[in-house]
Amino acid sequence: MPLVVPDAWRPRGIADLEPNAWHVLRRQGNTCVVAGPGAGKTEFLAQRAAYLLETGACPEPHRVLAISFKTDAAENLAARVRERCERAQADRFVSMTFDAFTKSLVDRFLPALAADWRPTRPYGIDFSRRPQVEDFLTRARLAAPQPWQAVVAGLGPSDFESKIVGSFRLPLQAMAPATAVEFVIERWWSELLRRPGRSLVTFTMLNRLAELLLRARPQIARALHATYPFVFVDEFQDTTHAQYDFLLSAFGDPRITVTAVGDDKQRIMVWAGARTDAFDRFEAEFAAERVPLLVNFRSSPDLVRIQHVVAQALDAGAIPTVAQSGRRVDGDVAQVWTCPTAAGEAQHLAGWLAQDMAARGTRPRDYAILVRQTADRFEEQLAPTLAAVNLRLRNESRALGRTTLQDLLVDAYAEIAQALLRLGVARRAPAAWQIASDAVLRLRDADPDDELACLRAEEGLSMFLQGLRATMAATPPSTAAAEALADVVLTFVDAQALARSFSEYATGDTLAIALEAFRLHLAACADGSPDWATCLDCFTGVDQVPLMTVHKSKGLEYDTILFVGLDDAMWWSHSAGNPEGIATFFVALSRAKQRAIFTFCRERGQRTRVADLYGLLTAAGVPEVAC
DNA sequence: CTACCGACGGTTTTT
DNA sequence: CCGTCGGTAG
Repeated sequence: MPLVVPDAWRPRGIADLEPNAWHVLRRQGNTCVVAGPGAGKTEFLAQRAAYLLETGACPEPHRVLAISFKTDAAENLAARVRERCERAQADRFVSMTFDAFTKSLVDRFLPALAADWRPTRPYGIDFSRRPQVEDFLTRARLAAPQPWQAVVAGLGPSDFESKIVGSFRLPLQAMAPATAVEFVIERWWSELLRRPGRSLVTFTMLNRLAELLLRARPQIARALHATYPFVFVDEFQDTTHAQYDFLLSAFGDPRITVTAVGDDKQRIMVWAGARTDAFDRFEAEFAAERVPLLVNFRSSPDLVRIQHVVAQALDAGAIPTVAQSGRRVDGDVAQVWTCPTAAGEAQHLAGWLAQDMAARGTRPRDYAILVRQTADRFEEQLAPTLAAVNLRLRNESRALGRTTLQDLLVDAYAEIAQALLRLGVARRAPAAWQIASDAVLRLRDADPDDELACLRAEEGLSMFLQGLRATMAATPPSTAAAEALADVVLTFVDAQALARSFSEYATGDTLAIALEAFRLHLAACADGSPDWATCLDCFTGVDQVPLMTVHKSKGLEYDTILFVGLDDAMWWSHSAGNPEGIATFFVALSRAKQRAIFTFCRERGQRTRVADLYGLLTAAGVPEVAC
């Protein structure tokens, strides 16, 4: 495809961009893009990628690198670029998570690390859990020289890894601790790197090692610069200490253009290690221009006005955004429901949902029930009441053994097993067949060029499905039948083949966790399903009202959100004016396209700690309704 | 075995 | 802020 002249370039697949988006799209220098809720962040980044690739601003063979926090965000952005660009251009767009990117650098250049910092090959990956960190800190305190013990005792286990280890810049050679904190950091590294057998590393450590690598070996940094002259960083407000330092060492170079996109008003991960000054530092250290996007494509004008009242509580200088989406509901766009009891609240909610769906022709997935925490407890309360009006609740955060429902749904084994069961009820299911046959080829180590081996593997699959169809047709769903079916599928797939063919199952108990969760969830769905097709729909969550924590809802949008439990009990950690609490409230409110409802009931708690949040709703003119 | 007291967790991502 | 868990006294 010939290059497009920059001035003649037009957006792909959409009509136009707002003026500020045009400005950043063409900009050469580093930029912080303040993209509030509904600003069309993914679309904007995809358009900028298209512009850079198609006009030759990022000429072949150079690439555009996009860094996200979550796997699904990285995948969504890559998919959008593929929709917007031709194959040859889209192939030069690399979209990865922070952790995948830093890990790949460490894996490729591991021998270039100084011996003191070099993990063994292979190394194990550790997801440092609280009890382990506590044990470590106790050991470190006992081992510390007497004058340092008090300082070590003052280190908290919750943010030790992200804040203390994460912000410590490793020296090029072995370190000689000069302070109590350095003593503990040195001990953390040496304990994990020099374990008997093989090293254990966390993702914070991988970020730190990648940063050290670039500082110690300037030729690796140069190679990175030559490959990626343009870098995007998504959800910049959530950047951790270790990630920020990595960005600075990797791309803090005048020849690289970094576009950081995010919104401080949605900074809700500070308690998990996000640094509070990421945007300010970026602006200063990367000499970046700050540009806000001013259009909200998600929410109706009335909701945008209410959002702005909350936005101003977080940032007095917040710039109002312009709603692009029209209003499609009558009556109040936001309400506070006050109910005497939790049972009454659940009944009112169920009745209201059923009535609203009937009146507006909306589907269960147009709504989301959001909670601050403990979604499992709300599920117990709400699920039976919703069932009474024929609505099924989907607790996306539900605990399934040692994992959660939403993690199970992106698990490789769960995807394969689901596809097999789908093929057990429906003969024509092309998507499921594709997943199943790809998996079988991979599991049976069939070389794609070896036609005979492929044929044999697919024959094995067909034989298995024949038997599976007979079994599923003969046995109606029940907990016991579901468990038996899970066993049949696992036997066919073969746990050992899974551990061999899928690197994520090679170490630890990831596979055991996934197998257990699959079994639990399938059994729960089978219970009460009239047939297996319904059971599988339940498994994936078709036509169920989603229930999740605000944190899980980040990045998603719904016609109507129902925020249940705006009270002191659910907001125990909040106090008037606490920015992270207001930001959490802002994230919940801004998921709504058309309507936002907040519920309070005295039975659950008071409303003194959260008085400031009610104050904002009142100031925005949101009425209270008794139920 | 039970009843009571106090400590503690809760919101999460990452190959 | 409140439910759960572990420890201990009775």
